[in-house]
Amino acid sequence: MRTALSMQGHEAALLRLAALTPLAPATLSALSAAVAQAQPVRARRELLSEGRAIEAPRLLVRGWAARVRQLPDGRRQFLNFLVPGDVIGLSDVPRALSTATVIAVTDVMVATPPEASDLPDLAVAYSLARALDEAQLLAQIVRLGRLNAQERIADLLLELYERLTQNGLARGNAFDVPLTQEILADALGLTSVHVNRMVQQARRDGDLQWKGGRVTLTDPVALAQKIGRQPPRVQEPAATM
Amino acid sequence: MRTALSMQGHEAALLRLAALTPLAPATLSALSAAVAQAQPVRARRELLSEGRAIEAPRLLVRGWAARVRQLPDGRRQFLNFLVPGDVIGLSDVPRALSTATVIAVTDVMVATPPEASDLPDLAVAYSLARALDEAQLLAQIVRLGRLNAQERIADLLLELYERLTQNGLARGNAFDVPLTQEILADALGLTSVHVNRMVQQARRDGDLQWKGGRVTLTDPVALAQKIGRQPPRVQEPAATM
DNA sequence: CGGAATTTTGAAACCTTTCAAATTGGGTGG
DNA sequence: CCACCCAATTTGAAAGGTTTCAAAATTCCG
Repeated sequence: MRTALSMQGHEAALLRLAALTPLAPATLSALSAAVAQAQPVRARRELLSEGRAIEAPRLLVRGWAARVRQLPDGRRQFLNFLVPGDVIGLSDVPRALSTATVIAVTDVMVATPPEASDLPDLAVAYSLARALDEAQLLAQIVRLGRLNAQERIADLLLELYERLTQNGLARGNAFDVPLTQEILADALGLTSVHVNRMVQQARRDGDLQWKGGRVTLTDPVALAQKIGRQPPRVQEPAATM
Repeated sequence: MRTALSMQGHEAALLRLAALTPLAPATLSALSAAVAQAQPVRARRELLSEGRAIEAPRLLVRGWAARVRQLPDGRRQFLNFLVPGDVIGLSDVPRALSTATVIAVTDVMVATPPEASDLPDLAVAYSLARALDEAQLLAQIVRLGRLNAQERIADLLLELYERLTQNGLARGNAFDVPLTQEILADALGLTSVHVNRMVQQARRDGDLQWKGGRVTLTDPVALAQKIGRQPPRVQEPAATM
């Protein structure tokens, strides 16, 4: 019998997938079984390598990961961050190659999720996960292309806040963000120096607190309004008969 | 009987899809039949609206389109460009909503492509199309996040060159680019003024010619090398035998 | 041919980067 | 529990790339 603590750590991934679409008991138990087999991977290790074959999808159970691309001259760009409940390497292409490297940002736990072939509800969940992932990529493009430094930071934090809230990893308006300002800079197309200055300004503006890897948004709704952010919607709610 | 000219216009889309994966004669004729029914849509019209339901996928047969997002304050960001052979609104999410607006950049012809359910090869083609589309989004993120203005322009033009070459719309190193510098700016996260200056510089550097909507790359290979570009690969080549 | 859209030019302002160096924070060993 | 070290954050000043605001020149199209 697992402890309450380890249960909680694993719950996030299940919570997230179940939030996407209603899951049958059989599906949930298949997922639980998979999650129970999760393996640890150290921070900085690669979970997937750009240009290499994608073996099987992995479910991120605990910790943070990220998709990254490295340029020949050393510049790097984080494409998006992955949090518990996110699935890595979902692809229906035969002999698919990874189009980006996925690295563990923190120590993580990853599991091999069940095949969706016999679980229609899980297939839907995977579809939705992919669609949301794509929507987040579009949001990232807009961030980099049309938002200034302050807006980029606020917008990304809001996205993370929304995602972590969904899987129960935010408490109130606070959540852990295990990212250095340098990683943040490489995600936001800025330098770490400038990220630092802009985070300080956000603090001065009273928009947030950020200490020891934990962020508290003063007023997420007001902040979203301030920068004109709207959360992604990929599916019409089911008709209520 | 169609004229050679109109044939050529329609061939691009078929050529592109067939380039993704080998297509059976039955699939090709289903596609041809669909393409023959293509409907015209005027430039600037929306083919898909952000937040609205996706009815059915559309195959872009002729002309250019683009995915766009508009910010509340009027700023806009082009997410990617669509050329003949690209499929719009591929999604396996039930009751899917569009996550971006798709507009016709030029006058276009769009068709309703065949369902993939009975044509396994077409299903593979669609998968590959989606995977390539995603790879292009990742490339766009890197462009905006880590390339400077000159590199962004060169990189995007190279991507378009590669794509148009694939479907037979490039002749030699030249191809039509029906984009104003303002649209280009909104795709590259720049201002049209700066795009203008940087295009002029690229001309002075001898990297390209650009007159009347037609671009000629002096030396695509050298240019790709110069900016460290590598084309996306989403699939391992099939084993020989 | 005329008018609108697009491209081009100039100068100044602005946001972000660069380059160092100082400071703080967290983790480890004594 | 303190000393020490490395990573991460913070600060300053100057340089740089990009934007802004106008206005002129050019091209496109009916």
